[in-house]
Amino acid sequence: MWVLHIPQSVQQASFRTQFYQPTCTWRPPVCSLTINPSLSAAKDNNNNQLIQSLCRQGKLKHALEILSEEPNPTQQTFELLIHSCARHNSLSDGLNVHGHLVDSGFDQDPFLATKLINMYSELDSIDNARKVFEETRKRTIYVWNALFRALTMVGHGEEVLHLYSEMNLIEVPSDRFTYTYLLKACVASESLVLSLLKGKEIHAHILRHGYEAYIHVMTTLLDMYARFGCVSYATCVFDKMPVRNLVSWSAMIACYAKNGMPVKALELLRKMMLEGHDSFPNSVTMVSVLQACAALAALEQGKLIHGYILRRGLDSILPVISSLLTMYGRCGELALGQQVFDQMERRDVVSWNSLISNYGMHGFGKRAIQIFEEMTYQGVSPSNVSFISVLGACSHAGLVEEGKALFESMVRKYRIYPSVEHYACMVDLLGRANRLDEAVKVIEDMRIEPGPEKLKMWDEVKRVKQLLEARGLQKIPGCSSIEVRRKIYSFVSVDEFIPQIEQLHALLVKLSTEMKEQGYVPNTKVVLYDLDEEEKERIVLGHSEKLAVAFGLINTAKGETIRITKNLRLCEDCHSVTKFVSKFANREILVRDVNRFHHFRAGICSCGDYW
DNA sequence: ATAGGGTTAG
Repeated sequence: MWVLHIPQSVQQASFRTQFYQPTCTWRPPVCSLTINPSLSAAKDNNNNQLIQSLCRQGKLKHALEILSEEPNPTQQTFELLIHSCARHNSLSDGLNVHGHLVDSGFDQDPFLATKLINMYSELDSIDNARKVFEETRKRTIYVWNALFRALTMVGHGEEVLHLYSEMNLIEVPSDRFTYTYLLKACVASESLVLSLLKGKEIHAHILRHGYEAYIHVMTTLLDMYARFGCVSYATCVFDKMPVRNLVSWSAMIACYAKNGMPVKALELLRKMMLEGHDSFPNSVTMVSVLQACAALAALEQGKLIHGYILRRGLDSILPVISSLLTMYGRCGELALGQQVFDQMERRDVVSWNSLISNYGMHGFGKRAIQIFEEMTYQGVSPSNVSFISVLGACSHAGLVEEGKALFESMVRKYRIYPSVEHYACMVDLLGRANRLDEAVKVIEDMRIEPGPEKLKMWDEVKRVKQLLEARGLQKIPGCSSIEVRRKIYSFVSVDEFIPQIEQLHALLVKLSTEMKEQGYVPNTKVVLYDLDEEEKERIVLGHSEKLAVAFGLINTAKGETIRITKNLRLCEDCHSVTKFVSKFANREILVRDVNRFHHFRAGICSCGDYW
């Protein structure tokens, strides 16, 4: 049982600073650099000081005017100018300053070359960043690292790994920053399997050179394994960390939350609060924790987290609120989600998307479209995810024409080009409505523009996993979960160690008999084994969802809503039995299947038997 | 000589 409470001792714990000492005394040799003495001798004159001061005041244009009259700008002047160009997001000014650098011979200064690479990276001009690197003759580790970072940020992981081997050939030693960029490069690399191998190789380099004592390096390593879905490797790294801080705890919690292990995520949060000393969960931690609650439909847990967020004053942070909104939605509490949304002081496109997807998931397609329109009316431009949410909503509600119109408006009105997911939504929408010809046409018309894939990492992991499962012809066992008094109980139909199993079976048999008297015929077509009808009926009656419903009936108070989550789609038999139970036992039953919500009340389901 | 890393929403 994992009830969350914050112990007094944790609340009052004082902040202590921990320093990390590497276990190995080996250090990369310092690369000595010499700058043209005539350049370094240049003294800050009045003009230089004026330029620097203008840069600090954000008056870039004025600074540039003076620069053009100054024959001897100093290193510090250039540093401030470069920084200023990046801050003003002005590539043309950046190129201009770069030109002055070349004129005055400062472009070969590795310090300024590093700054230039960072500037171009911030200005989204990777080609210029690369060019600076290529033209710099004295490449210190800072110069290498700057390019690695820039390339990683735009998803050119393979290029980083390639350059890394070049760097090793000419025997430039890596430092702790190099390793963090390399690990990120593996994640940003195109080939998943190959880069996992590469990541393990870099892990070995890290150990060999004694960098396992650096918390930044180890946290990045943990995160890399997490993003590859290698939870056990990530756990291993986490367990071996000599000291942990807020970020490493958060990274590990995120790992569990993102890899389908929400219970582990919540357990680790509890452990963090008890043993984490000065590591208080922050907004980033909360986002992952809320995802875990959402995955489990653990409403009571989620409410406790909500309380914690309020107490810690994290309730103005947009990512926190958006995940809170989603958590309520995925726990079946549409109204609470709406309330959270209504109370937000500012909203961004993600907050709107969360609300749209909440309504969509519950089958309120029209409402979802309304919210979408309200969003655009209020001047918030929809993102590609807005369309995934609203098209999904149309699909769940069977709103074919509306969906087609929205899909069409995507490119025409908003210049957003549909991705695989958008096409999948359309195929789903048309397919469900039995308009197969049109669905086929959508597939034929597909023209996918390759976009930056870094962002889609988790989807990719999921896809690969599904692929592997399909290859191994493994059927995913149906699993249903229910939260009773802040404890999560999970049911798998083949599990023999289910609590109160006899009681549950007895109740189900009784319900089934009762239903048969009222004309119910068990629907056994999901059983794909050659068995006699009676045996098939027995199997269907043992479906995990029915077990969870029965468990809920026995263990919750009369009139209390029963909330269930299921990892697969609902089967038709479970659907009709749950409808019956909602009427017979006079209970509201909320079931979230892999796609959407079913809200059973008085013998009727919110999906209108269309799912 | 100087400089720069890690965890986050739909």
